[in-house]
Amino acid sequence: MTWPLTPGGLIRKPAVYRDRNPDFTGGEAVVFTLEDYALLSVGEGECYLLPRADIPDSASIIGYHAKEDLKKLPAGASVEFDVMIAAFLLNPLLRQQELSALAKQELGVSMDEPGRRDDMTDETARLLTRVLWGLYNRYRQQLAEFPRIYSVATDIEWPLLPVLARMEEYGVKLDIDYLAAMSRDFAERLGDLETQIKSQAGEEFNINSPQQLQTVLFQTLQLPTDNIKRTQTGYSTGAAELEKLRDLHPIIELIFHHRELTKLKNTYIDALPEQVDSHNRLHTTFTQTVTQTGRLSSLEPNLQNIPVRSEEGKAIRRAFIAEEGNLLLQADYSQFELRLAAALSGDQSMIDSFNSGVDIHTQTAAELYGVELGEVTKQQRYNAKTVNFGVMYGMSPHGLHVATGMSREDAKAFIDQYFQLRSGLLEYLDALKTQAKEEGYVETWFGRRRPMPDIHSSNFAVRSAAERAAINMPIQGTEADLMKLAMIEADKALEPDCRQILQIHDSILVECPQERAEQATSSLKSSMESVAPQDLPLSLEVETSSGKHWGEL
DNA sequence: GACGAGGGCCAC
DNA sequence: AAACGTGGCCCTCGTC
Ligand SMILES: Nc1nc2c(ncn2[C@H]2C[C@H](O)[C@@H](COP(=O)(O)OP(=O)(O)OP(=O)(O)O)O2)c(=O)[nH]1
Ligand SMILES: [Mn+2]
Ligand SMILES: [Mn+2]
Repeated sequence: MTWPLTPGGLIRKPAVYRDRNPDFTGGEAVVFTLEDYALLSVGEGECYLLPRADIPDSASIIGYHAKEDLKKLPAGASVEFDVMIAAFLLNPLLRQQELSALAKQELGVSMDEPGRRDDMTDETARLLTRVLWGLYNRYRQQLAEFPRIYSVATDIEWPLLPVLARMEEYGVKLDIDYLAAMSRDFAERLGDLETQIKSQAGEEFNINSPQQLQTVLFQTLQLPTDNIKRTQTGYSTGAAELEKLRDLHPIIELIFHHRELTKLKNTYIDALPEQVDSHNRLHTTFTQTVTQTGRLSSLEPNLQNIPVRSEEGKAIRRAFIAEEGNLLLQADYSQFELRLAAALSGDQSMIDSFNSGVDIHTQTAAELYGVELGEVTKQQRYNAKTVNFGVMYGMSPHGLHVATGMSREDAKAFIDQYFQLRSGLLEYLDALKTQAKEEGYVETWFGRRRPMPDIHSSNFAVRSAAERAAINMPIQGTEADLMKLAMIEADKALEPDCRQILQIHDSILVECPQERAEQATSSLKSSMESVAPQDLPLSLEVETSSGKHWGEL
């Protein structure tokens, strides 16, 4: 039996060997790991089923979802080619990235039970061998037509795989006793809030149900609905709408507080301890094939959205601790996307600001709140961040009004002035829209692409959203590329027993022995600053901090 | 009990 | 008339 796996020809039925090992001491090979053994295929004509440990650590994997293979194979293995990531880089719009879906689409081969990694019959082994070699050959050819995308794969994504695999395995330690105490405290305060809210409402209802809350606010309490945004189900009870009612009824303040506490308790305080291992460590999964810009995402649990901006929320970060004798280090790029926007656009005003040491977030905050630069609070700088990025990426005067509370007129004037002051930035963003329209895609500094089909939509709202996405991607995506390179560098540079444990888009969290903290901080910072392309008109700056727990960083 | 949609909100 | 972008997770509610 032969199956047509490549357009060019047919591939022989591979032989399956179970009781002997191949003459393989390292190099490239198709690998597919199972629970306690692995499929190894050095050439397309044959494959071996052997104990995982028999795969040499100098193996360079050609596989699907190779990060999982790396976790199961001897340390030292690397990745030659990952067909899942290749497929994603070639087409990030792909909804289905399962091996079976790729096999169907690219090779016309149907794999019955997608994702099943147990029960390896000879037939399954042959199928996997054919499909993996087939996809490898297909995607290698396709990537060869787009050398810049190929280089993103070989220089960024594949070297990152072993780094991510180790980060996920190592995990981060959680102080579950601290969170348990916090949970009791929150439960008590929530009880009080519920009592007060229901007494204000004069009736029993579920505060967590936007539908019921809406009835209480706009029917029972007769609060005015002018200016309140409609949803499919009626009136919105989102924060922006409640804000308009804040002065009209004391229940609003209570609802805000209740929302904040339930959010923190349900999403973090109670949920995280349920997910620790026997050493009280949390292990996230970092995805490389989800975001349309090239950022990582983190899931189960998401450790990239741990609260920090509110004091109440930041207390949760104190639960992320270093092991006895260790310290946590954090390094975060300063004003990262603003710097990248300046560099990519060549806007002279922004470049001058950075080269003279201005902190644009702080500057915007001082302007927004009418205070001196030295008097800007953390909270004010956070708000300024939202304003700076919001305006850069297309926020409307109305949106700025909602975000800041300034009048629509002031908001419009602010936006006009923002771009008047930064005309080079405006031209660059405009050129990105043109590029998206003419080429159908936009790309990062390193050549990572995002197709933009909606840029041609006849629907104004859809088209406008695509334009805003198009101006964001090259900047956010370049941030993502640089961060990944920094992680690869840091992995090489960090001292023994110093481990990266989390990546949070433009920052890296490291756990290391106390006595190596200073050295490691310096290595981490240089790694991150070193990835800047050579001829940048400004430098990348990195802020570092260290402590026994995340809350003090 | 699982699933998806909707509303909402945490982070960068 | 409406207009920051990128994510993931929570709850409710209806359905299967
Ligand atoms: N579009 C958009 N991007 C954001 C927003 N918040 C953060 N980002 C992006 C741009 C930032 O440069 C990047 C990293 O976030 P940070 O919180 O570290 O902010 P940034 O580096 O700008 O300032 P920093 O000097 O670190 O305080 O994430 C936002 O509200 N909208
Ligand atoms: Mn930053
Ligand atoms: Mn950051």
